[in-house]
Amino acid sequence: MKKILDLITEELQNALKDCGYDPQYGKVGISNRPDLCEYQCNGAMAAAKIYKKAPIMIAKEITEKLQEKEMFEEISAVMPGFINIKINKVFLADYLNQMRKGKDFGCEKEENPKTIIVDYGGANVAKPLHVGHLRSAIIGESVKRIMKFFGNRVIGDVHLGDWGLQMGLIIEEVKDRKPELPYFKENETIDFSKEEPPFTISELEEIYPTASEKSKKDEKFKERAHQATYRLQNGDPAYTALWQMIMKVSKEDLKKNYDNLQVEFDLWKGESDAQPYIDEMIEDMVEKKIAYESQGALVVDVTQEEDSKEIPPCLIKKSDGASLYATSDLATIVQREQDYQPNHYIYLADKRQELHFTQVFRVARKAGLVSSDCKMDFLGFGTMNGKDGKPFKTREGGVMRLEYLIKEIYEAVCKKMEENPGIQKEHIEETAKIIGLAAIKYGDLSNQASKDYIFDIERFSSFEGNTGPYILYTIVRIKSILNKYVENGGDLEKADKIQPAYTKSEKDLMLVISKLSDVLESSYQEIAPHRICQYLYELAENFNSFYHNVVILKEEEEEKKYSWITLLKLTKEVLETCIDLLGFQAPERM
RNA sequence: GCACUUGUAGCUCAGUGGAUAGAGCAGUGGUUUCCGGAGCCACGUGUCGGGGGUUCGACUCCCUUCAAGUGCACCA
Repeated sequence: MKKILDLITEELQNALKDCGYDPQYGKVGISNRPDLCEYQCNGAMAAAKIYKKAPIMIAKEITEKLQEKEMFEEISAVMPGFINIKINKVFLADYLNQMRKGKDFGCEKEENPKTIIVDYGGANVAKPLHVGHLRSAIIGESVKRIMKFFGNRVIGDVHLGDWGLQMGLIIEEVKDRKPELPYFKENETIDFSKEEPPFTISELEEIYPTASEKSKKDEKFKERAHQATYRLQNGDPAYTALWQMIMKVSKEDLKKNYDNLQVEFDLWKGESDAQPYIDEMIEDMVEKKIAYESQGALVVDVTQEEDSKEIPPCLIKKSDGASLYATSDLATIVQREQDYQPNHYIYLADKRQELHFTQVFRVARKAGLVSSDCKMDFLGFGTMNGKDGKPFKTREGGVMRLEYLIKEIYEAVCKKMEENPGIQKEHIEETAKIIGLAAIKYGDLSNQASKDYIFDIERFSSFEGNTGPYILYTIVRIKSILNKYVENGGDLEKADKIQPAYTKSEKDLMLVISKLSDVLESSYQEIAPHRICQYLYELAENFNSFYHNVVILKEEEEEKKYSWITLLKLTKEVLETCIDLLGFQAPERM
């Protein structure tokens, strides 16, 4: 189904063609002067120069041509050469009725669906998730859903940090605490797969920071950790078995935490999975003479002619022979190419990592790891700051664990709900969780991803203004009206046709609904969830305004009542679709 | 030092080269015999960091300057 702006644009383009002008000047946009019109076309002013005519003359020619068109309620030329358009109510109602019948409201899907890898999450094994992981998870999840909505095959990968020195540190610390474990016995031949994990997640989370501290003071311990890492990375069976225990315990916990955030990954791969590909990849790069030795290390040049800044070479092997961050990311690309042949990679990470990804992408292309038409995007997001504008911390100044942050939001929501005397206590816990999640996600996603933003629990969890809870409130309110309609013997099936708008606020609401596919498409193309947030607020606001203008359930004229109920259903479905793309849902009551 | 990003109302943020730059919060006032008042309606606020330029037209593009933040090979 065509977008409404395209339908109007087509009419303008035909008129331009008929008058002998280039149709490219017919592009129609949403009006930025809603007091004057609903849509506008500014092409006459651009065309004036080419055709050496006053813009108003061209605009008048076009509008005269279109006076009789049923699509327009009003189309006029205004100085200096704007074309102002108001759309016909019948046409608009008809458009909405078509939207209702089409799948996903008639949004057109990708003609050639792509395979897209979304790399987000970025959790580290044996370390708890903290606030720094929040944005990657939230934005990544939304991006993944948006890409999927447009018909692509999307694979979300958490890409765990599971392979560095941290592993050696943990292993040695466990050894100090429990030397009797079979993993530390020489020449042990038992079957490790029957063993139970020798630690709980809370122990594990305490083991790593302890070991990390220890290694800073104790050189011997540090050396042992390096050796343990080396043994692990070279396939020692006992250490590998212990590493698998760490992975098992840690992954279970991470899954639980991501579940709470309603963030789901298709793949739980990690850096360790890329290791088998490294040697061959590097050999190949050396053979192709892309990689060369510099100061004892192996590097790849990534400078390009058109660069305004100098990009340092990408380091793929340290002088001691060990691999690095970039090596692991490149080998992961080799693996992904082998398994999925993606057309598009999207990485979500802190924007400070931009240089790293620029280097990785360039090496990947230069070495031919990916095909030349493969898209590679890095979506760098800004820092989450506290009210003081500085990076978010606990009251004590430490790094805030994600669990605690979610708990704080949850408590803030609970408090607000308890203040409301009409609340049903029995559902308060479950509902507060749903609202809290909406508050966090909407609060985050309504900002442009690339910018730093201020995380304000009070503001995000407020039920007033441009917030997640306000959006949910609107949906719940519609649900409540529809329920009451059914309770009073109304038939939802009979409400099946939207009539031309009876009131101004009704038409405004319909106009907002009609631009859904435009909004979703631009948020898809720009990879910009915040556009959906803006749209949600506009839609909710217009609905509430409409709601206050008419009394729906007491309406006696049947056709009108059915039309309004249908409009309610459509509004609700559009709102729900949008919040689903952001990664949260609405409760039944709140 | 070099480079990148950001700078819009008191605060938090939107703003595909178009008309009078918009929302929310905070403030003031109004609004409920009626479907959820956690709502709705109304009122005020701006050197779009500064200065140049391109353009019929610039918050938007280019240059310059100021301020803040970030990054610049053997961490991930």
